[in-house]
Amino acid sequence: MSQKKINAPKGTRDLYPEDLLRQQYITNAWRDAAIRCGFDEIAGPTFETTELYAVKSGEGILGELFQAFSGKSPKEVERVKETGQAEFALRPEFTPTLARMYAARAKELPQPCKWFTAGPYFRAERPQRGRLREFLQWNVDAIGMPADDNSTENRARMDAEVIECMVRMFEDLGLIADALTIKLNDRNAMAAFFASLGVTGDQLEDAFNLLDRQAKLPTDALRTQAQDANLPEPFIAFLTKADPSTLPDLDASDLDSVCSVCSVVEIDRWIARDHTIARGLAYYTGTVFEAIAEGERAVAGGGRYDNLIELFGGPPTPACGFGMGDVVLGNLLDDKGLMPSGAELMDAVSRPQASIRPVAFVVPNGDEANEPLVHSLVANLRRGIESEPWKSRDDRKPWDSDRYSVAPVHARVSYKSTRNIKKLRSDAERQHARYFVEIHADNKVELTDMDRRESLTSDTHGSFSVDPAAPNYVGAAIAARL
RNA sequence: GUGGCCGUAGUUCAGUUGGUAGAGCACCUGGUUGUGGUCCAGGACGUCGCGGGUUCGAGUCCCGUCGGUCACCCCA
Repeated sequence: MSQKKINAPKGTRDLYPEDLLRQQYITNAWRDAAIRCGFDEIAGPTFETTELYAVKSGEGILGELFQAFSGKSPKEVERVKETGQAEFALRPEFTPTLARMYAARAKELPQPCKWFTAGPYFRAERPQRGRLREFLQWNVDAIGMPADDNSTENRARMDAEVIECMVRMFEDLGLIADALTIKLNDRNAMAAFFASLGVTGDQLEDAFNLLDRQAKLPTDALRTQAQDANLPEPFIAFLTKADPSTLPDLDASDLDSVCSVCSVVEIDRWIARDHTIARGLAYYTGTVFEAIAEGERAVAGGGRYDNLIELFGGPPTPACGFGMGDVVLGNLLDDKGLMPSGAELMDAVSRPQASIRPVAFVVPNGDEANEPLVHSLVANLRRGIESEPWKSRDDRKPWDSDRYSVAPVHARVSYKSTRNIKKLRSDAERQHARYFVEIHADNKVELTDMDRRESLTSDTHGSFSVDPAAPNYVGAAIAARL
């Protein structure tokens, strides 16, 4: 008797040993970058009540949910038959779960709360290149503000932090700024601009929707759809103009702030403003961004969603974050020859992960002027220093074991507004940091071993340097002690 | 939901105006060789996705169906 052959469900993947290693190569990079940037890993259920997704999503999203129910009671089965709605749904995205989890403990959580998660998600779509029905997604979010102060500076800082995390991950995988661009826009500024063109509040969603598809739709189709939505003529004129990427009369001060923080942590080469980036989602409020690679669809996307925590029953809390899928990223690595195989893949996946425990906790001592140094030093610690032999080799690969002369480490900063060094030290203590790094006014660095409670610096002004090129670079000193 | 392309050995594929099937790799056996590398000889392996139709005859043409893939729609 021959048995009927049963295929794997459409849009799923069977991962044989090497396939799984390839996937782990990606998820390791995700975890590693997020940990180094000071995000804590969380996890939620892979299915939720269907209601959770109905809170903020329209019918469009509900149509592509994989639904689930226990089938235990005939009553329940009957209700599913009648309404077509099951009690549960396999999660299509993480954000509602995140908002739910944050709202449940909002009062006791630190500000800001930096979380990441990586796991499977499900969408009942027709599979195509870069899109499956089951896939992994990395979500990185920063919820709340330093000192609970929702200022432009703080918003820009947190926006830049999540973007920096994404860039550190790309760098780790050997991607470079030429291969990938992170396009930035500000929905507030766009909304204000649209209003000046006569777009009313309830037309805003349609306007963003059309902006999002501006590059894909032909001009006449754009015009027709805009007219159908009763959008004003000045808006249509803007929308159908050849290149809306360059437009005047836009309040770009928020984006300016984000860009200036990005340049401090040296990721400015990766970012570019693009006024056609809107993101499909209605819940974004300010900064939105998308990582786009030549020849592939968007690799990642995210933005600021300042109203969402409230919507899920938490206190009003600003937040921003992004999601990235493993399928498109894998395609991209394959395209660029950046996916190892065989022994190299095994070695790469076997390499130890970044320390969950913060290795370096960097604070300024006194002078306000050296605060930017804190952020550039932290960025350098998180990035590591690539070795000269590796850099000079033509056939170098990102996974080579001799890539770094100073390995990237888990580095944190304090989000407290205080300049009191004792309070900053106790913040480091509370976060269980291993080394306490003080930057003094003369750019010298003092280093303290928190476990042994002893200074590693003889000179009171610090024996170490913030300069990665210096022989007494503090990052090298820390790496040597690990 | 709509459309294009594809479905032949374990795998990647070839198969010419329709005449009942091949190659590389992998696998098994033996040999050569001072590596686990190279080479040689031999071997096993297919209801040509499935069902129907046209034909003396279908892997090849037609219809249907299932599966895969790419694109559109949509994009959380």
